[in-house]
Amino acid sequence: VLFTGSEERAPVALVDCNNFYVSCERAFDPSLEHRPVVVLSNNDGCVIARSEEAKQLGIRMGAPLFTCRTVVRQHSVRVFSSNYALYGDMSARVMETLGRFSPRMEEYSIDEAFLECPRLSGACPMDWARRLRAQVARCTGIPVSVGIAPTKTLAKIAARIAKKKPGSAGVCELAAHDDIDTALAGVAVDAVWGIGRRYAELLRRRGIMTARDLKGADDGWARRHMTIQGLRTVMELRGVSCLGIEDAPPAPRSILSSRSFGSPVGDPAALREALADNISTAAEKLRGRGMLASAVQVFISTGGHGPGPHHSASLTLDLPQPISDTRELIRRGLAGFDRLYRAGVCYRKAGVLLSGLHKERARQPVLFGCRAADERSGRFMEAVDAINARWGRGAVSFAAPAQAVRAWRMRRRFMSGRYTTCWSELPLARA
DNA sequence: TCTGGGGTCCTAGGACCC
DNA sequence: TCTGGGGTCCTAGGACCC
Repeated sequence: VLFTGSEERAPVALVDCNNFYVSCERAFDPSLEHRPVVVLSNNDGCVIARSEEAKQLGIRMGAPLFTCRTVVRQHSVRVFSSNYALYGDMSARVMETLGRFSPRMEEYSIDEAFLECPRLSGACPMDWARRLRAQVARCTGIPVSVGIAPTKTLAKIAARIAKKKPGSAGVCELAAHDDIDTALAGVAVDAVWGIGRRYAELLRRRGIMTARDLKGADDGWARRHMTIQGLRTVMELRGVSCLGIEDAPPAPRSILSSRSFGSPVGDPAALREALADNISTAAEKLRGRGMLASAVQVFISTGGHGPGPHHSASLTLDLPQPISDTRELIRRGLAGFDRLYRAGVCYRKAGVLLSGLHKERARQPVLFGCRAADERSGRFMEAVDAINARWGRGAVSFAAPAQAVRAWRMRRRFMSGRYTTCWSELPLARA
């Protein structure tokens, strides 16, 4: 099915937080205003958020920190490690505020949401967007851009225009009766939602350079070369809605936990620890969703950079019955690791993927299984989760001493406080 | 010296079934 | 000489998103 829905569809709004991670840091540290600020990926590896001032300095998205050392020093760029406790909580506050503005909303990512524009008597969507924008700023301190259009793909473009075009004051509407083509002609094809690097290359070779060109692309060609999703993108650009607002997100199909190491690790005991730590995290997430996994995939990798032999390997283990017990998942996962590990190789990353997920309530008992043992396991993990919820992550942990400082632990040299979720790190107000 | 993490969807091709 | 047709399920790989 290419598209669904009625003729008279309400316009869609995309609300996008500006430079979200940087804005979170700024909300608690006004000295960061009007200065270049960047936030780094885990392990302080790459730049993943930049203030406008940092963009002006030519710092690229995804640039490894070591490649920007000079500009950082010369312009006193403020650098932060990523602080997901803070960003996650700030995101929840933004979403809660947005929820008051529409009965239908999809939390699309940590810093974006699609909202159905409510039908307002006598008020235009632009006024609604301005009020929403002011309210989010007042309640959270986070600046947002709002794009309004007949389809999600066009709303993404409108939000981009709202953010970039001088004088738009953070809001932009591409209404059905407007001259949308002129706006689309100013948007490079690789800026369209759903068009990544590979497709952009393919399209440019065919002379399709802008969103407007893509809108006029041949349907059959798009279907053949960019799958059904590519065709949907083309239709959405034409104002035909193919993507609805998913206000009840489907249950996840897999849960992944993986981390690069602070420094390379060759010692199998340390690798097992790191893997056990990832499995713990994934299993906790699994139980938090009330789900069970029926397969566990473990992987280790050296990455493609640096000297020494490179090695990447993964192994999927099917479980005899769906489980969520951390101990059993670790036991299975480590048995898999032992088959993957090569002596003398320095690894940079390890992780686990839980798949074949089912709701716990839908579990089918094993014919010759032991119900009492399953119940004991369930109560045991409940107790562990309760203790960790109360006393902090890692209060109880498996197979890895929680306090030890180890080579595989993440580097986070520029961490700000957990201002909103940790009593001892609340910001101080001075008289 | 130093390069993130967590997801989704789609397709092709092979195994297997009747 | 001549060797079917229709389907499901699974996996790997490739594309995309933030």
